[in-house]
Amino acid sequence: MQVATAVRVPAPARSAKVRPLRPLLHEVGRERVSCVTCNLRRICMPVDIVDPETKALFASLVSTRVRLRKGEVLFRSGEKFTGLFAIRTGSIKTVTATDDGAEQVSGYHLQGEIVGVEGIGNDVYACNAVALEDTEACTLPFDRIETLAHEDASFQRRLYRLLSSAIVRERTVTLMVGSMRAEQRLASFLLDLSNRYQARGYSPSEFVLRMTREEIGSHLGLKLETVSRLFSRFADEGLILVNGRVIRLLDRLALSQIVSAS
Amino acid sequence: MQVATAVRVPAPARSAKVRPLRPLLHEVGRERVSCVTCNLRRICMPVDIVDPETKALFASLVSTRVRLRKGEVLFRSGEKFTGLFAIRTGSIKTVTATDDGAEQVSGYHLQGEIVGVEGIGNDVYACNAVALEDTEACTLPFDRIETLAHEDASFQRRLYRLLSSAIVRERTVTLMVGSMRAEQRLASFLLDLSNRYQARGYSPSEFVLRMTREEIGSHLGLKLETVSRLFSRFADEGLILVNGRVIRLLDRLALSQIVSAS
DNA sequence: CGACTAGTTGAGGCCAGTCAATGTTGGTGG
DNA sequence: CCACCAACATTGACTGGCCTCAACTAGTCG
Repeated sequence: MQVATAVRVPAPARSAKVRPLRPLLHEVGRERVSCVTCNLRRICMPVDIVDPETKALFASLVSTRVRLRKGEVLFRSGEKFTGLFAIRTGSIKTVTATDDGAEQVSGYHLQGEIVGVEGIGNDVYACNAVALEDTEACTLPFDRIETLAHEDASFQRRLYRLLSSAIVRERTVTLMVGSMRAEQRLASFLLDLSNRYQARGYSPSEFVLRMTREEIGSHLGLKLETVSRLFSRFADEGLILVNGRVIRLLDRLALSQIVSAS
Repeated sequence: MQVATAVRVPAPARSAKVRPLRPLLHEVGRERVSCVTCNLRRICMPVDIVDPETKALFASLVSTRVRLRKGEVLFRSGEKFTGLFAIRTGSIKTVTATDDGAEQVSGYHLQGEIVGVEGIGNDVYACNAVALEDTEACTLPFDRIETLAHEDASFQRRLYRLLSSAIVRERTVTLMVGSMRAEQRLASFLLDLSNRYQARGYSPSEFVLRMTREEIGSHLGLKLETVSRLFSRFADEGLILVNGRVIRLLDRLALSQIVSAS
């Protein structure tokens, strides 16, 4: 209910000058920002940028960075599409709503991931993107993306891949929600997170969930009580350790067996 | 179970020369094929192609057409991505499978729609596309799409739109499957079909389902018995008329109220 | 005709939702 | 520092919607 509208008021002292259009976003001032030197490059924009020409192009891709506090909104559904955002630190949930008022957490995005892709062709964003913790994101203005894509074929490919991967990912979620039992969905969710943390160089067996039980449930098509019960049951069965939002996976094999069971 | 593997043997007399790589597909021989003169253009490729230069480009977009009989496969998951397909007549279901053997009908595509988009960035198709009836599809080889997109900005935009719309559509399905009750899902499915048929100039209130109850159920995350029961119940309540796969919507307002209920 | 597929309908069971009580945590102000 | 409150989380009891199993019908094809 209050998920999408939970825009906490930013600390007033933090930023003196408040922009009229995006009062909630704090631009990270003069800080030098470039994909070329970014250490998330291999996850975020895995294009070969040794070529000096490409390098020059890439240097102009990111204009500014934006800083969000927990609960603040990066973009809203229906807002004019201005570009993509790459998460540098922190994490973001995307919330999709229907006309009927139904609302669902459609995505949980970590460091190095790019959000906003569903807005590319339609001129408007199609979901709300909300910071789950203090988060920094690079802005990738769409005109620059277009230019770069037009001038560099490998980047163009990368952009296509970004979009089609999003389709495949959505489809996987649909399949999971549509054909799996609750325990399978949660196990699948945990293993997916584990893989993504591992790909980022973090421990695949211990991580902190940035979402509430209710948000996880919404994402998986379950109720919060069901999520809570399943965490407890997995813990009882020795598959995981649960300490609030800190999760340790003890038996990933067993979890994957649950996913593929019957 | 037999959904994806139900490749009926094509009539042997129909096509004398059998291609080695795609023995199941019948190319439509010398027939003149061009987007420029196609009467599905406004649905399929709504770009302005009055400009003579664009016209020339478009003339080269579609190379051949392919003819499928009911049950034949247009492309398979894992197969190398060669391009997109535009459905000229007939209809196609896309079936997505997980590693665990779980399988789900992920899409139901009508005349004028384009399938294969999820393969664009990944070099392989990510689902099986199966003809639900005798179907003709235009092949849009990816190299030509790339060329055209590079040379014509409005087509590039159209391509982005195609991809992002697919994301949004998938997300809608996820939301439906994840947060709606069975009757809401079926009502939503029927209304969606109604709208799409209307957009194609067909009756929005009477159409023929090309999928079995089981396939519909799979698409909506339900069992076939549930789908059947709901059809009967909607019919009892005077909302629809059911005669096998022929559906007539009697009260679309009531159906949309079911969708948005609670 | 027999075999098969698709669809309908009924009976019963189970998984997950609902409602409710209680515990835990983190932030705020006195 | 502690009391207090709100948000988050856990657990129990119960309900109900959908699944499962099963029987039966209708249509199709060889």
